[in-house]
Amino acid sequence: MSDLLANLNTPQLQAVTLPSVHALVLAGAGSGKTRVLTTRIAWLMSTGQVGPHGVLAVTFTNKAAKEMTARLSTLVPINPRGMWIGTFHGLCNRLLRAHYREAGLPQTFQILDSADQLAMVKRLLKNLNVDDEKYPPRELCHFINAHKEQGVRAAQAEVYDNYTEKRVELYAEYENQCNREGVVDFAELLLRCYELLQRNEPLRKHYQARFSYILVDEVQDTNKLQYAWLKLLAGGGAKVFAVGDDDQSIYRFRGAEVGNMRDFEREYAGDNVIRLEQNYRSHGNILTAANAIIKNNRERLGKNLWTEAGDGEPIRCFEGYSDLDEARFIVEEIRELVRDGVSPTQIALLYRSNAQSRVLENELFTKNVPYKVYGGLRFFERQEVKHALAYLRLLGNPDDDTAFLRVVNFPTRGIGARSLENLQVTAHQMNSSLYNAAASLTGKAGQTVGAFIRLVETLRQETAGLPLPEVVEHVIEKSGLAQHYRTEKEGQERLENLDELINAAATFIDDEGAIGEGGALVSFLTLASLEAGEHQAGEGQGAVQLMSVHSAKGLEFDVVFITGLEQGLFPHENAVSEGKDGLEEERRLMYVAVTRARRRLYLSCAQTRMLHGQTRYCMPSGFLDEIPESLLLKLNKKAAPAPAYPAYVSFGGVYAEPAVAGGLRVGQTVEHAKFGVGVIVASEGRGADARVQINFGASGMKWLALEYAKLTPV
DNA sequence: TGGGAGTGCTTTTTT
DNA sequence: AGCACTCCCA
Repeated sequence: MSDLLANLNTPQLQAVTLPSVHALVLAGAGSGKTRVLTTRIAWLMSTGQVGPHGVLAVTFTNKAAKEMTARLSTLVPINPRGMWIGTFHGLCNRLLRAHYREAGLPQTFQILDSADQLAMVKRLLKNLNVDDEKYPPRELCHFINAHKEQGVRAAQAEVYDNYTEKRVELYAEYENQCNREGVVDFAELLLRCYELLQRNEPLRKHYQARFSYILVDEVQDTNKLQYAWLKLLAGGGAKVFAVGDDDQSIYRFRGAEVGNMRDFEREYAGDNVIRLEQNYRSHGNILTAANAIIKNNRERLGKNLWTEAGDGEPIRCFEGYSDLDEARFIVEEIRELVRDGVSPTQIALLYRSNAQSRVLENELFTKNVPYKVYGGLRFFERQEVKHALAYLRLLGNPDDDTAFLRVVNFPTRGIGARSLENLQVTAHQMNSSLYNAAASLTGKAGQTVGAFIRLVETLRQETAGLPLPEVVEHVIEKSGLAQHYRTEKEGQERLENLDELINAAATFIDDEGAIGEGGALVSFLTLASLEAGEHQAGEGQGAVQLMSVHSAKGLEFDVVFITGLEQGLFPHENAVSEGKDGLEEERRLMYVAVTRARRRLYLSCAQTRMLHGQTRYCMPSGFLDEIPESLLLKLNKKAAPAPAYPAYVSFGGVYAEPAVAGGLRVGQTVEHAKFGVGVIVASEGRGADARVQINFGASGMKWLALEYAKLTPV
């Protein structure tokens, strides 16, 4: 055990060995957060304060849960597999599977991912003859999820106008439909579980008594429902140990409430707040910059990172003429770094939005620098994989209409929109699933759909009793999917992915060991929804890492490039228009980005950028001004951007935008009495009618008539 | 049935 | 610009 606590610094040690109390650990970036969390669990167990049975540890991502489990097994000699360590969704799923009857769910309930949910909502709107332009499906999904995340059912939803009344009605219809089909969406997993525990006293008492220690990772990312769920489980005297960093809260946009952290401090932790401020990751200058940026945010719990490492290198800045120019600079630097012996995998290119990767990728590709892009389609979200899963889902639960519709005519078997419309009407009248209603169809539709039903029945009979990988293989082959992709021109890769799915099933069985009869398929399908799989399989060997700032959270690299640091892009204009809270979230995002770097940090921006097919003229991000000048090393090889209006270097040479009026040009920096300094990004009309669009950065994008607006060239 | 043309959107993302 | 989605026609 002395080993266990060796090498912890004072606050870390203090946190790990805290007595049986509620506590909040404010863990700055790179301060050993995961280490404290896992060591705390190990310490509690090895001192006999709790057995593996009494610990509940919650994370947000599967990756974090896996890492925790892995680290824990190196610290204590027990098998952590039986422990309740997992994501909020994973744990709720586990609980609901164990008590499916009490929760009012079929034993084989399936989980809808976001795409399935969207498809379901679209279908619902169509069946109910609701105008999907007036009620956009995406927006409706968001409406439903937001309500569930607030713990609000349709029956309790607040109605304040006709529009909302209709949406609440649709929410209720959606709930009914899910219940009929025996499927749950992501938010439902949590809400269902919460309601179950709330309603069912013996069950609640059981779990409250069982878990005496609850540990929460990344509390700043919890939403209201997750927080309520934790409080419910902790209601029997369990002690909650929450770890988080309010400065790294970057998921407000999807319901995370940083306020939960403050509430937790007030309601639970009290004086037991421990700050981990010593950073073991970055050199001094990088931390100083990060601190300087984040201190502009208000409403912080307060924290200041420090390091024993030296100042290290200055922070390198580059301002390109264009996004292409910026990309060229970056790739040149990367080549140099690699020549000097830096491993490409230790170099990260970060950007605010994924669309920015294109230029960078292009340049990397041209210069033969291997790279890997994170984000994008994941394995279980691929079309062919989802098709195969849909057949498998139908074997387990024929009432799953989403799965039914996905494959009823794929590969095509002559079932057109007309037949399906008939079927949907019949099903609606019978208040039954499509699968069930199929038997009542007459005429041609009855024949074609009937053939499909027989196919599924045959598949079910043929696969009964087979081991899971063989079930998967059989279904892929006999459903006609394999044949379909064999004849398709671009089908090769899809076939490989289907093979990969069979492998995944085999690996799954090996990992999970024997699972009860028929349970293997359900568990496998659950895995497919809950863990959509690694981002793009591509080889990462010796490749430079490209990702959005969001996906970089939790990672670290020797060298980090933060690109596209322009007003309107980072901070993003949509966020800025949300007001102060939006801007503060962008600033936290910047803080996360900066603290990813261990040794060297580059900040770059461009004066012009292709966005949505148009060239935009940009001002450097306001965040750049928040970093003390003394930390910066400006790397522009060319002279600093010229005053008045700069000449932009394009591919072949130098051009200047033609004058609009009054000597003003697109690209020119001007000052306005009210809005401040901005850049002219577009113009229309001439003479007295001339208007210009100006990017005023924090004050937004404005169209101004030249006749009235007083613009002074800067 | 399937492809081609036209339309609209476009921040971040896990489960 | 690029992509997803819809609609319409052969």
